[in-house]
Amino acid sequence: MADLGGSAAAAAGEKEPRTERGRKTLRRLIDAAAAEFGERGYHEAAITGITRRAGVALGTFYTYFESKEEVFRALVREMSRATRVHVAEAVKDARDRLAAERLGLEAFISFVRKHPELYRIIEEAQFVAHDVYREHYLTFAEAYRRNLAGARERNQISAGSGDVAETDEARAWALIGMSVFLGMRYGIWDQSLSPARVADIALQLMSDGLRFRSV
Amino acid sequence: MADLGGSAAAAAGEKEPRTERGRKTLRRLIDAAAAEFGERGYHEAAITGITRRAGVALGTFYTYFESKEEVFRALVREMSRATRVHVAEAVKDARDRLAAERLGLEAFISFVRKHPELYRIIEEAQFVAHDVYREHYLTFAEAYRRNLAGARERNQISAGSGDVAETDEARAWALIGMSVFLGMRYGIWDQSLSPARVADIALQLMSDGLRFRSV
Amino acid sequence: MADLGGSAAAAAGEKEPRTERGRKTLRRLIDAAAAEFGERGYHEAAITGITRRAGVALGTFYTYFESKEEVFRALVREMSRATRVHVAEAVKDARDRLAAERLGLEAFISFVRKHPELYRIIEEAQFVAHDVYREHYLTFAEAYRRNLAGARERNQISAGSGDVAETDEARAWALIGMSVFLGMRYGIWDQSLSPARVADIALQLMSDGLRFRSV
Amino acid sequence: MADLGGSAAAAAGEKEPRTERGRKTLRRLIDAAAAEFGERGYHEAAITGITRRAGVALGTFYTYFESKEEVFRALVREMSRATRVHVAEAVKDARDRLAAERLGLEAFISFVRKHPELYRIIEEAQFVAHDVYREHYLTFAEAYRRNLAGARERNQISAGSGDVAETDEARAWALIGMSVFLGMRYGIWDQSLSPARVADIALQLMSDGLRFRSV
DNA sequence: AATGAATGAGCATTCATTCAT
DNA sequence: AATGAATGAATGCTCATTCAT
Repeated sequence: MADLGGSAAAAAGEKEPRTERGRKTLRRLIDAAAAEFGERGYHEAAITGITRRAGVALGTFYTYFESKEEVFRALVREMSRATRVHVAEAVKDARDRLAAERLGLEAFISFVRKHPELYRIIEEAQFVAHDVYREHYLTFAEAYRRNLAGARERNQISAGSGDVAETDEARAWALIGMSVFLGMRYGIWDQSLSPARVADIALQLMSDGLRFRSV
Repeated sequence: MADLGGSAAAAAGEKEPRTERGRKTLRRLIDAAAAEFGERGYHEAAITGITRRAGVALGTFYTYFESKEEVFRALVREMSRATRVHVAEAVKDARDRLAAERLGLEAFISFVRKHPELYRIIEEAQFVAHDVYREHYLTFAEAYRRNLAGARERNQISAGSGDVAETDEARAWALIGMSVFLGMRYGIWDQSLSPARVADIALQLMSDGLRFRSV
Repeated sequence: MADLGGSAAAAAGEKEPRTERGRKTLRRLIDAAAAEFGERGYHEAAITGITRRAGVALGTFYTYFESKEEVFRALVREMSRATRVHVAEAVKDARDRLAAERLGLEAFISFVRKHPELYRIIEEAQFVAHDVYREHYLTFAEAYRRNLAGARERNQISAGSGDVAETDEARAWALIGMSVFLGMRYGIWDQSLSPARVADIALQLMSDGLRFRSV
Repeated sequence: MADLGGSAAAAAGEKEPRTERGRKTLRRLIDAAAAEFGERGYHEAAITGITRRAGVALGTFYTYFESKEEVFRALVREMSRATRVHVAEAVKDARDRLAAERLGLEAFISFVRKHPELYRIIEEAQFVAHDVYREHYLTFAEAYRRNLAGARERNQISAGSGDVAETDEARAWALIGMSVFLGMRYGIWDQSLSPARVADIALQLMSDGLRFRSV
């Protein structure tokens, strides 16, 4: 996970190491935890599994984390951030909202394909650390909503009917759901379609809908 | 859960009771399991919790099920079927595909709102009985895909670009994702918008997309 | 400990067994716990030590007790009661208070000599289950105080000076302290003097004091 | 605890520091240990708790002590000595034995009231460092016995019946027991009576006993 | 002298499952 | 069919102690 990008670290929870050696050990523990949770899931994962992967003694784990749940939460937060950073990066030069959607979705699917453990860990948080899970999607949705509102105000996209704030928010959740399920289906379960092709289909759906364009 | 509709019971796995008394006990165990898993999640749920709710002795559980996982799988299957039946019922008189989308989504959100445990149990299956989870969504997606293909063939909806089979399927997953996330956000986490309002916003999105209609 | 006298059992805390087999197992666990705690002390004692002595599997312990501390508390209560019963028994035919003191002390020292584990367990409760320890001595002191008050009212003993209620109570605690320390010194640490001899010396002290009788 | 009086430190066990800085650190560790053990008891106490209170790093503890048990033993010895010194001080000008008893008991109860942690630490030694505990009371009892023997030889107090050596010793233990329990009851558990009042009641009991004086 | 990261033995507790009645 | 006592593998966590810096 060291390669998820970003300055990472800190996240929250873990006791800050004061020496260089400590920082290295912490990093190894986090990476090991990502592997262990990713492969075995939260309940099957064992602290000894983490420390074995990290090449440290069992007790060392508790030098940095209070509990199994705490690493898990720290990990989810780090992964949530990594995902956001990665997608934001991919989108930052997009000329307009629809282009951004296209780029973001393709980046997301590629990312998930490269880091399936990340997907699994975040989704399992729903049952292990619900507050962190919620926070993850609320953060994502809020950013999404802001983007949609901005685009709407700049007349890049339609306003829909009814209260625009409601519309913006519900659209954000709908589009996130689309991405998440496409990520699961075409990023993890089966990789028969390229991320680009999936993004094309989705883009067409989200820009024009199912209806025939009246030309 | 006895009111999820359908012929219930059967599902699969459990040993068929031969007496009326046995059938009643089985029914109580299944209902108790739905409550226990719904409230506490798979791992926190205890067999003794199920038998206590059902008002039977611990050993009785094993007269009807092989294991904790078995009840869980049976339950997920039953709930999957109940959801499908419920949505199908709501949609069956729709005049066209878009009308069906509208009705289906509203029905789904209402259903989830009334049975949040159902939602949680199915989602948790992802980590407990992955094959059943997969089966659930594959079944759903396949039905969805067929509906879209039919509508496309009847020229009710656009064909998109590229391979139509690919398009149909990816669209099905995208639309399911939309529904699931709207269900989570507006059905379970917060009920500030009515299912009808959510369905309206989504319908507009999936029929017309974000782009301005050129007329 | 089955021979501590009294109908015992119940005490408190443990889950009542519903079958005869269960009652036997519970009894064996309690006896095993008394031996384990008595020999090794609370912290060195292990649940596996208890179940090994009882000849049952580890899990069986938790069929009857919630935790290590819970057995310990149950044990302390049982032993407290056993001590009280034993002393009360020895004293019940005493002709007056001083005779009762003599008989009670001798019985106490003999009892402690026969059941040193009991002594150790109750005293350790001070650091493991302080409320139970306190309850033990408060109960003992209250009974003692009542006896002294009765004897005083019947003019068997002097009233001392100042508030009689205060005097009765403080005397009760002083006399208990005497017994406990004599029990430790001559019952457990060293058995060079007979309980009767110790009781004689103490009786003389508590009846006449250190001062010369003015005859 | 720095104010327990006496030349302090030395006690035994700890490595003698050679610098002024070292002496200060040792003193802080001992005071911190007294607080930690007094508040949390031996088993709950943590070395990190001691070093945190002392404001030094964990490893520093082991510069001065071999182990947790060693500090504890050193502490018990220091406290035992402090108690003896304090009581001896209070008693040194007493005109006779009974006056000394009165002064000693009042001083003891006041001392315990001011230093409850001292009381708890010494009593817990019974289960952690039994030899030190034993040594504490043996020392106390021997001093007490000597005092009683001297008073008896000077005809200040009665000789009782039977072997005088046995009588002296058993009386010493009985009187210590009285003091300890009065200290616990009126010094620590509840402070409703003044030490002077408790000492008065006890003095009357130990000088005249429960019986009516025949005047 | 002081630091703090690393170690790992040790143990309480959980709970699904079995099975004799 | 129903009961509930018995089982024991599995694992998270604590913390005194060591030691390289």
